[in-house]
Amino acid sequence: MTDTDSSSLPERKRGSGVKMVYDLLRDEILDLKLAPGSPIDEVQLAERFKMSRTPIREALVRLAGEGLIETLPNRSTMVSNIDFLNLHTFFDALVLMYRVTTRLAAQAHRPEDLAVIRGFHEDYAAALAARDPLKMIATNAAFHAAIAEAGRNPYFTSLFRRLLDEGRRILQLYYQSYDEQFPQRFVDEHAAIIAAIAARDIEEADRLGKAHAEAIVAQVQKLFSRNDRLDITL
Amino acid sequence: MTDTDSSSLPERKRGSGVKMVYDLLRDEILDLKLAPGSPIDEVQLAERFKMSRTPIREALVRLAGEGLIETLPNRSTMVSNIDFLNLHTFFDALVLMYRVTTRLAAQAHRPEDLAVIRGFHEDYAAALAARDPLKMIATNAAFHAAIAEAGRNPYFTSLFRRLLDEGRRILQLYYQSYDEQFPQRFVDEHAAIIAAIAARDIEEADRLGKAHAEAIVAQVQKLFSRNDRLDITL
DNA sequence: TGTATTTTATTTGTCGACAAGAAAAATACA
DNA sequence: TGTATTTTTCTTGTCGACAAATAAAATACA
Repeated sequence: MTDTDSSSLPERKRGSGVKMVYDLLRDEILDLKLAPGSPIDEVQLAERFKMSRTPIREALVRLAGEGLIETLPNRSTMVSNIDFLNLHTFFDALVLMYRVTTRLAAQAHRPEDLAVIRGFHEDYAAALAARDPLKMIATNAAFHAAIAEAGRNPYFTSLFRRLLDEGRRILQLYYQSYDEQFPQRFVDEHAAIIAAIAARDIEEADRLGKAHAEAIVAQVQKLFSRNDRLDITL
Repeated sequence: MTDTDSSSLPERKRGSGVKMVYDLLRDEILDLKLAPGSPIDEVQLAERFKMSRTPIREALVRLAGEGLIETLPNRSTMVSNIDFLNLHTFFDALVLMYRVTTRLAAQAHRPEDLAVIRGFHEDYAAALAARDPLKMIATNAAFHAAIAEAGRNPYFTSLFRRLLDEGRRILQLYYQSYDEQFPQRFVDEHAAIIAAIAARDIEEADRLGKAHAEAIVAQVQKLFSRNDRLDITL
């Protein structure tokens, strides 16, 4: 019923296959539908998407370029593991990018950027109200990515996007383990950040971005220290 | 005599082709042997490297992932242009990464890292003495990449490497245009940075990294403002 | 002569097949 | 029974060929 109906649409536009496979695999990895360490089989994917291995491989090369999968030469390829031993490097980079992007947004944003940012802000609040963790994680990332875009520095935005992606995986674990609700507090902090950006108050934006990032990091670290004590393997 | 001798080694190890093409094209792009905007022809490359288009394409996908080439769907693919209108975003990111990586190196380096860093430091000094611009550019980048490695934050090192790559292209233009010598001053600054890292003086390392970066940026900006006045198209 | 339309040519995207490399299984040998 | 060696299986890396999409050339038409 889903895709066994071979009569309907075996036709796909010419260069769209790779993007489709790339986007879907990326989402499945970031939503932990594909667990870290899971093997990735090219022929299996080729059958699933009803296409040859060539475009599959191209999508995999891209994912490998972003560090989402790892390839052992001549052997297997699998979803990248989360490096819990070096989480601090992730947090360091995340906090700095929160600061830099918020700061730049306050400096370089244009009026139309604020509308986009406010849109994701509301999406996040709605996801929180609906207690939909998966959506909260995604809209939170989209909110901060939009702020980064308003800062208009592609080098920072691309690194920040990568960090937010990795963060999505980590937050998934958070919710899978405890089912706590994302604090309402974060919504208020988001609102304050928007206000600072709109007022073009660079130092205040920096300060709020830093505080917000550190609050999130502290919460996640608290979780993982608990996990350490309970000796849960992830 | 070079590679027209088809009897000698038509055999290549199994996964080595892609890496070879990738590395070579990357160097040719960063050394401006392939000018920005140059078209890249898959079949031509396939003939040149005596392999099928498949591994060539994989190398191109990787290069595209790093922004070194750009692909127009169903049409052509070409070497990425340098975005002179937004150079300031490049400089912003470069200065920040200089600071962060130097700071982290002072904090997290191990004794063996210093040996590597000092090695590139001497290579750079030697290239300066030999007045070999291409080597100076490459060893300078290697020197700072080694410092970043000593900081042990893969998120920062990967962004910094990308920035140093882009910087190689820009500095090439610098030398192609003016043939000035890279200031001796930079060697001394490198030595001071090494000393601060070795002493684990984080704030001093940060300060020196920032000053060093801003000196380089100022020099390049001076060049380009001159070019603007002379109305030279690049 | 200038514009619109068809035809050709070139380059990319995709396919199915084959061979190399490594792991797993099977066999030989002590 | 335990270890070393061979065989098999499975997955990846590479190839040559074909088809789609676009650009360039050629032709038709006013």
